[in-house]
Amino acid sequence: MEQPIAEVAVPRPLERTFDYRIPEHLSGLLPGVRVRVPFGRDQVVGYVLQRKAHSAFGGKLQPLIDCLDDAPLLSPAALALAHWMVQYYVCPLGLVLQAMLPQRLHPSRPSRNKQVVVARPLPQTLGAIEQLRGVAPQQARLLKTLLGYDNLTVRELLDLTGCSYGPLRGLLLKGWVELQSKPLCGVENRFHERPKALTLNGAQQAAVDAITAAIGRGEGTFLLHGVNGSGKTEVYLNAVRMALETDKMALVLVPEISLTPQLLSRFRSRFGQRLAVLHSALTEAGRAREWSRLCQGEARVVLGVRSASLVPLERLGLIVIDEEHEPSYKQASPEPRYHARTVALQRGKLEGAVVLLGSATPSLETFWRCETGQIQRLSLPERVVSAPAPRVRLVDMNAVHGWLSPVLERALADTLQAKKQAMLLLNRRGYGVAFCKPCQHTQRCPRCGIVLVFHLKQAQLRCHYCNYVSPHTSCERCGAAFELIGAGTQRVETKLKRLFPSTCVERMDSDTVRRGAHAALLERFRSGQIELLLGTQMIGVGHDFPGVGLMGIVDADTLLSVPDFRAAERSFQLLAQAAGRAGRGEQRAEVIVQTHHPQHYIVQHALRNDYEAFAKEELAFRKAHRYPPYATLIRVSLRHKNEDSALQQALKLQAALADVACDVVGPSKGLPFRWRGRCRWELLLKTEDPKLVKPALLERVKQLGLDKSATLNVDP
DNA sequence: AGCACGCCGACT
DNA sequence: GTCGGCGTGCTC
Repeated sequence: MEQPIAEVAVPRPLERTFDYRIPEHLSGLLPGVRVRVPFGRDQVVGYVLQRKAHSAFGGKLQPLIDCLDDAPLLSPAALALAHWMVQYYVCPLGLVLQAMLPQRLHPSRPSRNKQVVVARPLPQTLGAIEQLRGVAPQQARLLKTLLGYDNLTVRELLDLTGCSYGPLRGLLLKGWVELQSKPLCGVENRFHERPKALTLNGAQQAAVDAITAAIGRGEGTFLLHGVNGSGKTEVYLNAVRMALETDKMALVLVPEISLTPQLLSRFRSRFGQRLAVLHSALTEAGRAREWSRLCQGEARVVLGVRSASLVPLERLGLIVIDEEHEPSYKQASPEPRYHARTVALQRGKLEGAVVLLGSATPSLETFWRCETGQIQRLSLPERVVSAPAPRVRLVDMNAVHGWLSPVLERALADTLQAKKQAMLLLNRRGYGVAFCKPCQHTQRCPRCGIVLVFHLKQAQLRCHYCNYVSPHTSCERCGAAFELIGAGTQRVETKLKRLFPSTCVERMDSDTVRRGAHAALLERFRSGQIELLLGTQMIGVGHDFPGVGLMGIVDADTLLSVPDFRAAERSFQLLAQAAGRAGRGEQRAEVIVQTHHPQHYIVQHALRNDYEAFAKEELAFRKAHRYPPYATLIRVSLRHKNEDSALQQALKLQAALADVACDVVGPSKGLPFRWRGRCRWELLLKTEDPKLVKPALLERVKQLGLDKSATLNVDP
């Protein structure tokens, strides 16, 4: 064997790669395959980077154990992307490769038969819905939902409608629906919404034409700027089709699949078996099945969440990022930390793929790229569904006692009376904040210094940052009974249920929603079962709920006061999306924003829906303070069991960075300050020359022996 | 990251 | 006399 040695990256936070002897029976081993190798005392799955004739390693080489793949999973392009990520995000190659590839492959699981619910022929069913409306509303809703989808399992149907089995049994007994046993090869047949024929309007067609031309050239980056309901999805579908027609693959990223069942079903009905779906709720076997469909060339389109941005694909022609401004595209932990939008833009360059970003309220990074000519903007000005723009009202809370203004209360009553739905956005969970009137003391988390929030159900004070629970049930300083001030979702819920006793009020925040239940709750709201939905930003202000007559922002100030340089951007996005929501038919929707700062530029720009004015003003701020997109931020956390040691390490590193061309801000206490028994001190580096600063930083960290305690976080 | 080796305090 | 703390160093 001419090159009997394989260089392997292992999935450990290590810079170095390791050489292994290739045993005789694996002499055909190719770079890009996964191999099982001995590593220390255990075995790990590593990734073959290249073959070589000699190793620089002094010791005795171990042989690799076996090979997991017949063909390489990592193309040269995928390896190039991985190497770029290693440099850009300053993280180990093995961890990047681990994130790009599945942990398993070869599912070859026989498709099992599953019970699916089937509605009787359409005309009869439509009649039945009419018949049932009023007498059995739950049964009517079940039937209505069934009409929208193909191949729903019983579980899925009940989840979607929020019904129990009772109403379904009623329908079965009446013979309106029946259960059939069908082979469901997992995900690919599910949520198969019936296709509707659609023609493109002028702006949509112009966008598709521009993208098509770019796909032909093999380069181009676009922003599809259009409000909700302006038909972005139809442009995506057509752009993907054009990519397929030129024999290329397409990658479509969404913030969270479970929250966009309509988008998923439209892609399914358009691309059928050519679509692979990758999201975080998939089992390892399900993921392997989608992967093998991709490897075998059956699937040509990938619809997925953040992690799908890393999937290696041959002949990638188009990457779509829907709602590109969404923070869920950023992976904070575990390593590799990355931003799917940044990765996608780089992939576009490396692989000759067109990148299409879609949003109603683009991120400032994207807006800036448009301004500087790196991205071409395609606007979709009109709503496809014609509905009047909502009426927006601002309530100055300085003149109001309590958290609920008479204006909002009145509007809620009127909306519910008119049998329309209402949404309330409130960004604070829990009940309220513990304030002691006698000694003017507000209880704070001893670890994080953050104000503690009272939770009614457990009757305890909790830190929303680190989950610390306070042992105190009265003022920790003077022992007096504290007063609960401010409004959290629990308090607002209590009050609303008292004000509107006959209304179905639901609260949606991370305290009430267990993982994966978002979609079901939102579907119940969409179907009208819930009349008043109260929640934190997870209620998905951007989604289209046509039955909503009133959208209330209970406290715009809590959005603005978040200590993060992106807080203003996030606030604008939430307010603008709320103000941009459509009504139904001729009905005008209403938006009410309560704030103590009605003249704040974010509030003013959002309510006028003046994205450009907001973006320009905010960019000036970012430039003045050296924030992205003008500078790169690198946050360095130093963790140590001993608080003072962590601080000393931070100071030592700061001193060592004195000659590096960057601003070093801090050290400051990290949040949460204590995590797994370790304290965190942080440095914030601001630089216009990240290519120079990153290697220098890494070198100093190693020099000072801080590898174990330091974590680097490159933004974005 | 794991996991070993290795050198100093409280216990059968 | 041992058990066990976590500080340094290695994994081809």
